[in-house]
Amino acid sequence: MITDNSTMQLLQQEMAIFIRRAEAARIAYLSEHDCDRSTYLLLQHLKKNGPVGLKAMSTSLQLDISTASRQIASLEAKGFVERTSDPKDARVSLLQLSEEGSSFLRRAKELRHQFFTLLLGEWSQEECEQFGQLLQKFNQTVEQFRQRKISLLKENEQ
Amino acid sequence: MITDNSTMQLLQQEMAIFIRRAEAARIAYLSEHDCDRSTYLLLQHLKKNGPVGLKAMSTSLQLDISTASRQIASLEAKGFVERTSDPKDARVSLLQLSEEGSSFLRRAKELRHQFFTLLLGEWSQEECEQFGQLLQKFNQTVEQFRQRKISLLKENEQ
DNA sequence: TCAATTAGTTGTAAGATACAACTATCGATA
DNA sequence: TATCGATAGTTGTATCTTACAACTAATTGA
Repeated sequence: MITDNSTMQLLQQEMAIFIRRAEAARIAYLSEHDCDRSTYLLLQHLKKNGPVGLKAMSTSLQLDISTASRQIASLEAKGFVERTSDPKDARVSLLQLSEEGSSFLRRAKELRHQFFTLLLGEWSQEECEQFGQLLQKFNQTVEQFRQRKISLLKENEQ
Repeated sequence: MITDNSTMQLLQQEMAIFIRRAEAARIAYLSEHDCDRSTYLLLQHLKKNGPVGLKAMSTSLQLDISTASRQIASLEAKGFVERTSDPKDARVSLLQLSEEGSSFLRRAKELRHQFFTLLLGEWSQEECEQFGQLLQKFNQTVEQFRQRKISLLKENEQ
């Protein structure tokens, strides 16, 4: 249990700034050759999770299905994603990376890697690892909180 | 210099997720009584930096002045911000927190503090501190990078 | 005094996101 | 098996954050 106010203060403040800065930096230095945050996450997800339906995907990414639907539509238009209808359920169209999507993702990853290497040139390996792990832990904490909250609500409803 | 690919991989991935999750969590659990990220940062800035003009403020916050102008306009409409024209320069209107703005900010801070305390209930004091510091360091790194980049560009131009 | 600069506003646009209304399909049961 | 409730997905609408560009009004330096 944390009671130290100034720690929280710092955390909040820097989180708010971080969200703004991180995005701005990506846009300023990568945008030409990169894709946006959402595209990146979507492509990444498709690469890892093979052919999946929109619902399944939006659920794992914690996105509203309408949001995912639009984003996928735009990726499809660019030729990065292909759909085949699920033989077992005609409502579902299975999504997967196309060749182009795949190589685009590879390229985007490389670029990001280069950019981060440059940006974090003065950081030690250890700091980078720690930061990555703390971000991951935070994300997991939010996820767990969300689930706990939902189940609490459900219990209350009953 | 970092060369470890998987560290970078983790960092990128978790950063992208973090931006989404952090915002979603705030909205989901605080939105009723809270203000958005930008409002929070603006109010906070005004509190710390007393009466300032729009330009000065948008520069320190690294926001386009048009963005800041609109956000301030909306805060003004809510009665959180007051403007007085600068006697030394009629183009400038000096912005400062009103009483309501001030107490709203106090309340928002408290709420956030409560929420974070709940969310990070399982985190140790040390982890919180570390995370806050790493976020801060990252923000500073981006800021420095931006300035270096700009001055490099200027040198090249000459 | 007049041209160039600066502060600020407003028009327009784009990306991320959500909710709600709708269509098409599925599956269980009466 | 015909129907009705649930589910997958799309589309309309809306909000938030942000930026760039065009504009106005005030300032300042030559």
